[in-house]
Amino acid sequence: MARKTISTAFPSPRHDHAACVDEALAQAERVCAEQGRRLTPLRRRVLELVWQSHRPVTAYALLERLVQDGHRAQAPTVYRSLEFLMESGLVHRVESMNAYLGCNQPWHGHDVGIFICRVCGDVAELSDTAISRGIERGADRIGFTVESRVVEISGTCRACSGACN
Amino acid sequence: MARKTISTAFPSPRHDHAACVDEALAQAERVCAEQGRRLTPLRRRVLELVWQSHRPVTAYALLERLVQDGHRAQAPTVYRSLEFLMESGLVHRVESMNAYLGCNQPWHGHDVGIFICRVCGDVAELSDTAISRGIERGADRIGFTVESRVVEISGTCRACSGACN
DNA sequence: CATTGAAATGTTATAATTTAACGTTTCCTT
DNA sequence: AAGGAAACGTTAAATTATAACATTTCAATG
Repeated sequence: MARKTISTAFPSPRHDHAACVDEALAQAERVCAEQGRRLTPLRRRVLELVWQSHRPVTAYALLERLVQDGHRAQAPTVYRSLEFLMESGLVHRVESMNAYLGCNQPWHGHDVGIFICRVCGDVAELSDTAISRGIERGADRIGFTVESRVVEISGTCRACSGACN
Repeated sequence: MARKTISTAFPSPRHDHAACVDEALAQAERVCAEQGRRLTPLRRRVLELVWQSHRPVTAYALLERLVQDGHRAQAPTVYRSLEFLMESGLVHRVESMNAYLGCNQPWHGHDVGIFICRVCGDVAELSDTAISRGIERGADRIGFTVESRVVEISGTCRACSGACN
């Protein structure tokens, strides 16, 4: 299985974002085919909309976009698609923002840390073994069996801390 | 400053919970005095209600309890008290549950991991340096400056994984 | 090819969570 | 005692999410 990282952490504002979207969609096709899950046009379109930026997007923002498409959509339409995409590992829910984010490393499952820049709003996804091991160590200390984790870090990205914009 | 851990991780069902509540309230008095913040009767009562268990509790559950007290409360009353208590480091918001949890280590700020047992619902709060260092390491890798973090782990606690209940 | 059952989507309504805005009261400071 | 800020009350509404049921699509099977 080809494992290609779609976008680096905090891509430059001038990066070729269309390529990110294309790659995300292609990867989604692959992932769904492998898992025998149906990436319907609606789900595909929702994923595409999620990928319109490297920022978490709310369900209702996605809904607005669908309506702009001319789609007579309602909230459950969006939530169902998001549910499917999350189960497929293609989208993360950002708990601290009630928002959704395209996952660029589906093979890592949801075992990642999400770094959210307070200034630009962009997000970087990092699968860092040090964090995972730290969590495992903590869990061991109290005899806890880990099933899923939420790791969301707020702060400022390199570009936004460095520059005097 | 006396730094006493109120409750151990996943306390036994038979522990003296009244002592947990007493200690939490006493600690709150101390913390607020130190910070020059006013722990009013309402805020104190909300904190007491948050501490009715070692489980996260929703804002509306707290509201119901206040109403049971005979208090003619509305949602903003609860949310304002919770905001105060969170700023004071006495309460955590559990992002993955939209719920609130008494903090038993206020001096650690919100720099902790929260382990949530899916079976019993109880929560353990752990300030583990391995997790913090893992996050710092990840942040360093991408030049990110950490301001705040959310670490919430779901799984099963020792008692619930071990026993055949 | 027709049938049929499951999956997906449409549709309506509502629940659950949170905040805005403004008025009133309390209480500390002077 | 007066003034002003903080706390709290009250009304309304925004935001986020789900329940429940109807309809359509689709793939498998006969």
